[in-house]
Amino acid sequence: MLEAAWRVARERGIAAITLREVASGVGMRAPSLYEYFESKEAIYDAMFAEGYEAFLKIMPGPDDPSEPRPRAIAWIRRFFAFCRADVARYQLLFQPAIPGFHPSEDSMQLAGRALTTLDREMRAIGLTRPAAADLWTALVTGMVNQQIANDPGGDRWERLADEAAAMFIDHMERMEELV
Amino acid sequence: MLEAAWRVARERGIAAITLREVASGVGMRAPSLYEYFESKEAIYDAMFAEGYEAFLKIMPGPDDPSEPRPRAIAWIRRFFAFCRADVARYQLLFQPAIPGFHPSEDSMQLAGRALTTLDREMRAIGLTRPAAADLWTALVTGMVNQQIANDPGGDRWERLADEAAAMFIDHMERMEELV
DNA sequence: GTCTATACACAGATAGAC
DNA sequence: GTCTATCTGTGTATAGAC
Repeated sequence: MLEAAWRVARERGIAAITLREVASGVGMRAPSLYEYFESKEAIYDAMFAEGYEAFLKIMPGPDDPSEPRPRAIAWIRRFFAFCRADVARYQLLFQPAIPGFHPSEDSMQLAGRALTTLDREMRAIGLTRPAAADLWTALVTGMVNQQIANDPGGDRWERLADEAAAMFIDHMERMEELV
Repeated sequence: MLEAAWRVARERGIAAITLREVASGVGMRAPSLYEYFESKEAIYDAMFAEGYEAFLKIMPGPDDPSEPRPRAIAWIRRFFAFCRADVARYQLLFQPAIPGFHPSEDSMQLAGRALTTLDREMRAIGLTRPAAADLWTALVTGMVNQQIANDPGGDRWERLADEAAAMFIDHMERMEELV
């Protein structure tokens, strides 16, 4: 059911999902979907939650390098891979792609967990300023954004990912020394 | 005419413009708009061109500081101001906010001029690697993006703008020395 | 549970009178 | 040039038969 919705999203774009098409993807008619979801919004919400669950799984963990620089590089590479593996999912999670869509409380909580995990991660690599996480998210999403928007089939920004991560770590470590 | 379209865009969101509402904004009915524009797409296109013309005007120039660091800081501040002054315009120019909208050749040329100007600017402050402009656009749009999406009324990212610009310049200058 | 039929609301665009 | 009336299409959602 959600599987069919993702298929449509990937083919037509996340904002172009229609109930008719999702239903036809599972051999049904549109009204039958209301047995499983209260509304179209509820479908988006379930997809949003599913997306964040997948996202939480690819956050840095014990298997990653422990030194800040290689750890950040490993992480930005995986983030690129995650976003590019499913652009529709990327748009749903990280872009205001669906006018008027607001995730439910439950889903927002899931998204919040990603942020607290990120904060903990920053402290784990020795970055104590709150600015660290904010600057990092801006840099990383900016890189992926440019890549997907302006060079969807290439690697114009992806090949700069390591450099971006290194720039960030070098800068933040220098700032820490001043504290 | 375009003025009315911008008004609607600011009120309802750039993607939610309707011909009826634009028309009513100038005391007309929807069909009359076709005397001035071939289609709704043509209206978006004209707005897009107008937006980029305004954008070109705020790019760095002779009145800005000439030293790389303060010059980059002045520029990122002005970019924030430009985007936040009109979020609808920001979305039209820098975000894939309107599904299926593709600017005309003429408008794309205007957008291209912004990029060549940026390249020249990078060389003017001593950055010769092509990566410089790409990393800069990613960083700057990422910052604005996070600000508008996650803290529209605050300054959580805007207050980090100077630091981001400094981080970028410091990093790029160090890279130049290695060439 | 799934269907057909349909309500309802919008949108962009066109025809043709004035 | 501007209008009214309308076409055509698309979408979400509901009623009620099976």
